[in-house]
Amino acid sequence: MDIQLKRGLLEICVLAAIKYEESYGYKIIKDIKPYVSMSESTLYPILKRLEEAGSLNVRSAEYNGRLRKYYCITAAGRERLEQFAQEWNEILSIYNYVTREGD
Amino acid sequence: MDIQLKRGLLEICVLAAIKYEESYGYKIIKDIKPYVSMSESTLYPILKRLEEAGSLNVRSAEYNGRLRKYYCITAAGRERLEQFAQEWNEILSIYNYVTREGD
DNA sequence: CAGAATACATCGCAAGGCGTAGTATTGTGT
DNA sequence: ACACAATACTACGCCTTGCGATGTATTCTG
Repeated sequence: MDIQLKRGLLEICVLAAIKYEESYGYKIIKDIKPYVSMSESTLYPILKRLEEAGSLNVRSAEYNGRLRKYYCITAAGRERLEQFAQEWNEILSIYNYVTREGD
Repeated sequence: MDIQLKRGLLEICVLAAIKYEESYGYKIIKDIKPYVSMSESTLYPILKRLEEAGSLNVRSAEYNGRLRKYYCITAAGRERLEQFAQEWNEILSIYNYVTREGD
C-alpha cells in the first residue's frame, strides 16, 4: 500500500492490536502484519507516543529470562478508537468523491 | 480530521478534482474543501509532484489579465486513481480489524 | 477607497516512517 | 557443536511532506 496512506492508520492499528488483551512489541508487529506491515523502528516510537498521550500503559515482565514490555490500552485509548470510527465517515465521503462517476 | 489520516488522501483528492475537467489551484482548493481542506502551501507542492510524476499536465493561460495555470489529468493520473480504488480494499480490511468486536 | 477575494510562489519548521545498526537471548537444523 | 533464524528492545539520522507565515499582484465589492 502507498506509504502515505498508511500514516494515520498505523497508530490506530497498534491500539486495535491491544484492544482486547495486552501485547508486546514483537507480537503487535506480527498481529497487524496482515493489515499493515511496519518495522520495529516505526512501532517503538509509536508506542512511546501513545504512552505519552495516555492511550496505553506499559508494564515490564520477565518472560523466559528475557525482559518484555507489555502494553495495555487505557480508557483514553478506547476513546481514540471510537474517534477513529467517527472520522471514518469523513474518509468515506472522500472515497465517494474520488470514485464518483459522471459529473 | 486527524492530520496523519489526511496524508495520502490529499494527492488523490487533487487528482479527483481534475478527473473530469481541467482546473486551477484556487478552484481545486475550494472544490475539495467539503472533503478535505488544505492550504495553498500544501497544494502547490502537490501539483508540482503530480506533474513530475506525469499524473497531470500544466497549461498557462490568461484569464481576466491574470495568469492562470490549468492542470489536466493524464492517463497515468487516471491509473493512479484506479490504483487507489484497489488500495481501498486494504483500507477496508484495516477498518474491519480496528472496529472488530469480540476476539 | 478599503478590504475581501482571486491567484500563484517560496521559505523553513516539525512530525514521522523507516533503513541501518547494535545488543542479547532462545530455538532450530545439520 | 555451531551457525543461523527468531525473539525482543533501543538509538541514530535521512528524507518526505503538511503547513504556517509571508510576499506579490490583480479584480471585485460595499
